[in-house]
Amino acid sequence: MNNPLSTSKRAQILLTCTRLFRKSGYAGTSMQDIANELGIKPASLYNHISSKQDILVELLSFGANLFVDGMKEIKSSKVNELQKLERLIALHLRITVEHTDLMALIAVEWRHLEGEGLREYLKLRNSYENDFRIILKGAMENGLIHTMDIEIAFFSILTTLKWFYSWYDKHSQLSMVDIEEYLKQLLLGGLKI
Amino acid sequence: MNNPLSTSKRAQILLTCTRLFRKSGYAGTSMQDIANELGIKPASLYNHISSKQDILVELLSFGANLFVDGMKEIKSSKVNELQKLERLIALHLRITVEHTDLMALIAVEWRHLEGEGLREYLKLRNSYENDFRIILKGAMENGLIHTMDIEIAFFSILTTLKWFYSWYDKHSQLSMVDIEEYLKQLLLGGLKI
DNA sequence: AATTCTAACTAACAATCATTAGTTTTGAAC
DNA sequence: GTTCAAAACTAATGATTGTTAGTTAGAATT
Repeated sequence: MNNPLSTSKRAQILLTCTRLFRKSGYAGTSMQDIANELGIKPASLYNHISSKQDILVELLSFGANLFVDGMKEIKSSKVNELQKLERLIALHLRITVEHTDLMALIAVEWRHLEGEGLREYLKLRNSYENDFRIILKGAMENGLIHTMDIEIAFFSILTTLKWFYSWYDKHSQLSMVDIEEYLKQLLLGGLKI
Repeated sequence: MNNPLSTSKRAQILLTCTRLFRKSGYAGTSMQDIANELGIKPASLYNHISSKQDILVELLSFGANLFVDGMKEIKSSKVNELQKLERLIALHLRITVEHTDLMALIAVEWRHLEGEGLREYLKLRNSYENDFRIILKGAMENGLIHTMDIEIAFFSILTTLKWFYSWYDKHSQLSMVDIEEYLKQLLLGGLKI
């Protein structure tokens, strides 16, 4: 196991940071906090990571790629745009369930990225959002959903999906199948022809 | 003008902090940053405010009361629940337009509140959200909108409204009347009978 | 048993953090 | 022109920030 990206202790640090960054924010979490949580001294962290910023880059890059990879699969699937929208909702739901804390970083903490890390992240995010927009637009143009201002519809759908993790936390006892059905009804029900 | 809450310089500080807290977050904004923006030394800030936390309390208390006051008026209005929902959307839109940066603090930075300030804020927020929920529930029970899971519908509507400021920033050239119509169609269109 | 490697440690760094005390400047009222 | 208060300043506080250097303990490999 000589892959530096999957060393157990490193993964443990990343997981801890996901939780702490969610709870107190990136700027509100110190290396001391992180070390305390792991039962080691702050300096020891640097045997596994190169900087605090590096942790944020790593986490958000991982998160962004979850969405980009999911989008790639949905884009190439041979179904109509309405069905693609349903699959996008399912994708967000799945990632939210599997990586709840990480979604908080995607929603809020990404803006603490700096320099190249920020640029890389925004590239992935823009790519994903543009693909999303194109699918939504296609659904309108093909008469699958009602025509309306594309930007405001896109904003509303994506915002609900992006912040869904905060709702999911308190209602995770519901079955995923039910939640998925609710979300589809709520986000697409009013749009569908 | 001897009201300490509306001294010009104090108001200037609060306004600057709203902008800075939005941009870099509460923890990511230093007293140095605030002082720089105002062209004074950090220590001079303490002639006008008692602490950094005090600024956050002040801003969020002001913001929360905008919503609580608006809700009080809507609650007592003699219209049906669907119309009350429409007025709530208009309320959020109005506050967003008039206090765009402040909405970012309401969406994200409130969690940096501590102790009594946090408790006070949550009291106001819970009061507002419960009233909102009751109106939404009433609209369902009176057959004005489709019956569905109340918590997920409430979450989706409020989340879209709460984060609307980030959309508004980039699309503020549209007329408020148009935006209001879009929002109502989007948030209630799918729910209306 | 000797060597190598990992991952912890201590100690220290300069920088910045929010805040206080004490002092000087400013500007308006008298 | 003097008085007085508001609001700026300087200087310093102790704490905490992220990070580096150098060292040591323990486990794995030779």
